[in-house]
Amino acid sequence: MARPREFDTDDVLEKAMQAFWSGGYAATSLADLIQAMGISKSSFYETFGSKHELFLATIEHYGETAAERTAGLLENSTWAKGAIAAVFEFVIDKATAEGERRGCFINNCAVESASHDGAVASRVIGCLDRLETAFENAVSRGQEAGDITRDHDPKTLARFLTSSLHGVIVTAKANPDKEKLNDVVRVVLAALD
Amino acid sequence: MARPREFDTDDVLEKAMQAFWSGGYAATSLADLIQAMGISKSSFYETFGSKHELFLATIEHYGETAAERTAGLLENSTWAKGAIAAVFEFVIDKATAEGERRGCFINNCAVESASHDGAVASRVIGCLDRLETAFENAVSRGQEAGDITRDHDPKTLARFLTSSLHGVIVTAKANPDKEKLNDVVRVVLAALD
DNA sequence: CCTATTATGGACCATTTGGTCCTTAATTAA
DNA sequence: TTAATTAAGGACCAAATGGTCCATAATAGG
Repeated sequence: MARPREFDTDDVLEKAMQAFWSGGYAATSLADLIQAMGISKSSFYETFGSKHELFLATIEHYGETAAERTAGLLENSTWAKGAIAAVFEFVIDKATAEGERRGCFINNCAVESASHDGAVASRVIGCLDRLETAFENAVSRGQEAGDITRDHDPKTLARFLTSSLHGVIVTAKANPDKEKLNDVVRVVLAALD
Repeated sequence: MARPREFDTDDVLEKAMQAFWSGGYAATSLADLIQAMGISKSSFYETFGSKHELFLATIEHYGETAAERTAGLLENSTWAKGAIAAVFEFVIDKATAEGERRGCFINNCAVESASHDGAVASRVIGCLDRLETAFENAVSRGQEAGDITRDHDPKTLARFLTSSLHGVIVTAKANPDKEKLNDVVRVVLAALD
């Protein structure tokens, strides 16, 4: 019935997210975005409306892909406590790897925008609640397996773990010192014993 | 010998820091800055050189004032463990108060700029190391008092506490839910027992 | 094949960006 | 009082900002 799009929406959304992830919202210009996405300005506005709407869409995209992947990892593991440890190890590995250290997209969004942009905040909260739920699920299974302390209930420990993950990510952004990060994670995981 | 300045450098530096604290580096324009600082553009460039140099100066200013104040609180306390708890309580109170929730200036700088701006990173690290040292000092005293576990050495626990503080701050930025934050801090402090 | 519909490229726009520069004002040592 | 020196106001600038618009290209249904 009409000319079809020459690009895949999810595909360019992923590229836009990568651009925001690297540069943050304010510092990523429209020129940066359309170059990263590989589409023209008119296609951009036609498809996404505005820079801000695109930003919101990338956060939702993150929730449907990366956040869901991590949550799945925690929920489908056979050894819950090992899966929790693996998530922290993964974060340390990425944070101390060569090249760009971009931290976590959601973490960046929370710090840069959540407090003065309600639309961002609600989407960020959505992603974080999903992660918290996955942690809670894993903690429950760990407690049943006798692996994880019953000194705190699963929700409390899940909140602690989500917060600790933020802590590790910010610590790594300031200073990607593996020794420091390992120290932190050692205490975090010991708190589960 | 010449016309004296009509403003106090530290005074306008403090105001500039507040502006960056509220808006972040990229999103705070020169117009925003000179308005907040109450000086003219020429005085601005004469005194601070550029937006970027001013930014670095505000981080150093933070280190000499706010960071030093918190460190002193930890180091001059009679009850080390209580002082540690008080720092976390203070952060939660500020994060859940009415009005602007700006988080921690150093935390914001770390997330927005540290990974792609070495000059920012080194100054941020300086502030964080100061805090870590203060925590380490407090932990040592707590261990001597029999208040704090000896399962981990003071440096390890200090790193854990510094990271946990980051975690609480980011968690609060995304969602200033006091219940959640209290859960997190309860586990953090329990890890010291 | 043609027409209705949608995608694309790129010209265009007002505003804002960080930054320079020159003139004028204020101050103090001589 | 004057000369030297520095502060401040604000005009000015090129470049970049987010965003609009229109002419053209491509496609599918009739």
